[in-house]
Amino acid sequence: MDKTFDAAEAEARIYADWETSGAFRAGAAARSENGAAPETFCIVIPPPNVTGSLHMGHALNNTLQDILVRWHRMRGHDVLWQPGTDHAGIATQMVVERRLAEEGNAGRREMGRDAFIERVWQQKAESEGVITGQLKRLGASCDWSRTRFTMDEGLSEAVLKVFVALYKEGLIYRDKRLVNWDPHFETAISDLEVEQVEVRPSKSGGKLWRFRYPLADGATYEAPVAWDEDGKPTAHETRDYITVATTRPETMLGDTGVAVHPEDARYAHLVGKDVILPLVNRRIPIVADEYADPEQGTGAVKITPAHDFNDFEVGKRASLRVVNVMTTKAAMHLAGNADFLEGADPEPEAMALDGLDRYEARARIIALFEAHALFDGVDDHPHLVPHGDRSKVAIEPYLTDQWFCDAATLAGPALEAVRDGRTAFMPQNWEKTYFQWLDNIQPWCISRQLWWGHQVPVWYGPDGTPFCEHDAAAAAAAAEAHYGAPTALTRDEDVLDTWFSSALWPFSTLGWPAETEELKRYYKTDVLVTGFDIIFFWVARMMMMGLHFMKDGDGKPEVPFHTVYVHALVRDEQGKKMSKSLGNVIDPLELIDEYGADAVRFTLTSMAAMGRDIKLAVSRVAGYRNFGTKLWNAARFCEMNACHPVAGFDPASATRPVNRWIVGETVRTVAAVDEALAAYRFNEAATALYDHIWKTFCDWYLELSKPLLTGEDNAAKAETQAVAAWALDRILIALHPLMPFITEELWGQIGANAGGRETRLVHAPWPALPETLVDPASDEEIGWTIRLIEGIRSLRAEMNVPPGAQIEMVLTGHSPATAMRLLRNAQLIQRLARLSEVAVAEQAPAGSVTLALEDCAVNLPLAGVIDVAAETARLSKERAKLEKEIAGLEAKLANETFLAKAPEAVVAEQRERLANAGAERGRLVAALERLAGLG
RNA sequence: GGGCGGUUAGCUCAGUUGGUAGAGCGCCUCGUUUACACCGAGGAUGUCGGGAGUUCGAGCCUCUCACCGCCCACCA
Repeated sequence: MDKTFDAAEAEARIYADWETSGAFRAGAAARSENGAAPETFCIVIPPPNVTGSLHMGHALNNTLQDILVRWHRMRGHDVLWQPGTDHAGIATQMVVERRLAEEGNAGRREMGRDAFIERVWQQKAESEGVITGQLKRLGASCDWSRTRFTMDEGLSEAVLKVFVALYKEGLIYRDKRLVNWDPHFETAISDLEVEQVEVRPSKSGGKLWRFRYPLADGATYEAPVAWDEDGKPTAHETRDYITVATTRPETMLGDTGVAVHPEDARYAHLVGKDVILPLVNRRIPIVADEYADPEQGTGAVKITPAHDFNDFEVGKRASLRVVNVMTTKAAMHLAGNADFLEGADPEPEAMALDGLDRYEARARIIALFEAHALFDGVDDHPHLVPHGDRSKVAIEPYLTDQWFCDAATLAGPALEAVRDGRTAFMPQNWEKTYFQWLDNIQPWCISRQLWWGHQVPVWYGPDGTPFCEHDAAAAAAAAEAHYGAPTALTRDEDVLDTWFSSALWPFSTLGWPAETEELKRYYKTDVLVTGFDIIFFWVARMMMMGLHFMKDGDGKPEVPFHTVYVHALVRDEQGKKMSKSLGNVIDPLELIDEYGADAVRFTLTSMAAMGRDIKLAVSRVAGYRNFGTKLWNAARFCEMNACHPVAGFDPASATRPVNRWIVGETVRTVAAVDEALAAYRFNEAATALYDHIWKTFCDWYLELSKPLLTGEDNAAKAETQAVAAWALDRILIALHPLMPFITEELWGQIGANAGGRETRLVHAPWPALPETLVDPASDEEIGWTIRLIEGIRSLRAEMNVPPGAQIEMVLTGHSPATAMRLLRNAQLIQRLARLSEVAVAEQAPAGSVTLALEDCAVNLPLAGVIDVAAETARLSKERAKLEKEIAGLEAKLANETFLAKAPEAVVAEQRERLANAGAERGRLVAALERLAGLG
């Protein structure tokens, strides 16, 4: 064997072997018990963007899925890990448009829809192998033969079916209402795709401007201008205007009213009067509406129903006109805008704003108010402004026709299913987040004015009558029935929100709407593994769609998965979110190149404690690469000592305490891994394996076994070889889900030395180890031996005994059982503690240093070597520590309420501890007395 | 304005029904004993954010304060 594992070489080779042998195929290695069908286990992958590349979030997400999948596969379950990619409407269209621009090609508008879509498909074909290739480098054991794409034929069919069905049920409808409009991509987006960004005061924003709107018909009123201590006005002035405050001056062109609070005494008398909108010369009413907050701004708020969600509602209540003054690019649209011009007599300087970008128009309008002496002042006013999550530009509330899904209706069963536990979140606190969102869910805007996506299956007749059907022919037939004659139809140009198709993923990938064998077998799926950032986008919507369209054997709605495991976000070492702009992105592929996929996986796994962010430190990856090397060398040691797997070896047959002990430790570790994985406590599985392999197996078992492996006793040697090989095999199996490559490689190499293996490790049966293999007597004996060796080593170091020096050890104060224990393991102890001789005696030799170890004293005769003063100091320190502990324990045991109320076991434990501490103190005192005699 | 989470060794973090505070990295001292220097042996390091409460007993439960982070929400 080589001295280290060459990850770069081996990973590619091993992965290729798994793939070509069909190791990941659905149902591969499934074993049935007692003739029953094997248990199934299915995970659908969160489909990465087809043009995306692997980032740390993917690495974590897919590592965890792979661990579960490999674990279940080895347990003999019928496993399907369903892979695929997402067409990612906006993101992909963005990528292609950017690429077109870079290449100096015509933009999409110039190309036309068909040519552009053709180009996107081409891009898809070019880049889809990238992300899947990267998942393979990570070791993901998906059934790649079943790879799906959200826009492939089958999934498109599912989208059509769902859309038409929901439309016909009235759960999808078209509506003209204010939506979040992204002026960059010129499309509507959903509420979820909007993120609030704080705008700080600057020249162009983050301010509150006050404008005076003149009252119509020469009306005036007395406004207070000074107040006394009680807030009563003491002076007034006559005004012929009302002052409004706004953060968005440019929208004033679309104002159709001014609102004041009905109980606001300052303005109550103005309700019902009109103002003349400056620059536009439109007469608009002052209305009373509770939305107007007397505390906010001037208490009078301008109402622009076409460009503000609140104003839209106010306008509806007060029957105000809706005047849209912007283009789809958020530039001013005034000339030829009938809505704008109706009832208006705009100043030429207002019309000059036509075609200007909204921010440019804002600056010009502020200047115009100043010029007209209608400017009332400005204050800094940091506030949140909605931005498109992809485009990063401020979104514009915009009045358009869009398709909506009645999410509130679909949410009911989705809420119920989590409330009654048919689907559970891990960790559970995410359920609260899920409830909160679904309880307040708004209609879901599902149409996008993009080209890349599933086109809405709706055709319109000449009079605008919609026909929602599976295809053009069906729509034509419906139209003919409707009109009584064949009629030309035009198809709706919109495409659907990407998440609409993702919502169907758990059943569309299994073949739905066809009633496939896979659908029957694997739906509902088992666990969904995902980050919390897409609980709303994706998880909630899969719940809604799954429950609406899928039924169980009794015809009841069926959830798409019984468990949602929500993992953390991967952040950088300082806890910042990784982002390109911060430049703190750690590329998982670079880490894999440097340290190997196993190390990256193990790092993420060991940090994946539930409910916490992962701050990734690269030093940890190096540490776990070292862990792999450690395991590699342990295997090399076994090979060098001819520890080959013995067919049919029964671990219960081991007789030597050391061997019986490691068998027990192995049982415990596998049980711990099982328990941890069953509870999704991935980090605990990692810790259990790390400690067992490094500390227990390498540091102690292999060291303790050396005397046996090199000794004269052939029976003991053979047994140790067999046990070591057995224990190492269990290690490879149990570690495989976490570190698949190095374990598979070792499995193969070790197998080759022993005449081959029955299966690859990826299909090796997971151990079922009975608790009875744990032997408490051996545990206790080896535990004691280890503590003894540690104690002696510690003493040697403190006494500055040269590492190479072989010294004697004399045990005193021991029980007969302890003496036997010492003699049985004398060889091991001598070697590991570097002793020339071990003995038992009635009395400690003169000039000994002493270690109080449980029921005995360990004496190292170091006369002439030891520094009496130093040793006295050491023992005194030990004694002081003990005194403190004893005092604490005595106080506790003297406390009657403690004795009365604490459980008996706890009290007994305290008593035993006190007894031990007392005995230990006795031995220390004796040792100190001997030293005093020496000095 | 609602909701969630965090504060434990220099750093990054574990700590699952309350019962002697842990790991890795880093640091210090030793060490080429034929698996491993990507190593081995030994060592130092914490009023578990502050305060109060419940309890025989609190890192863990309750309340409160402080600071940090995230999510949701229509305040001009």
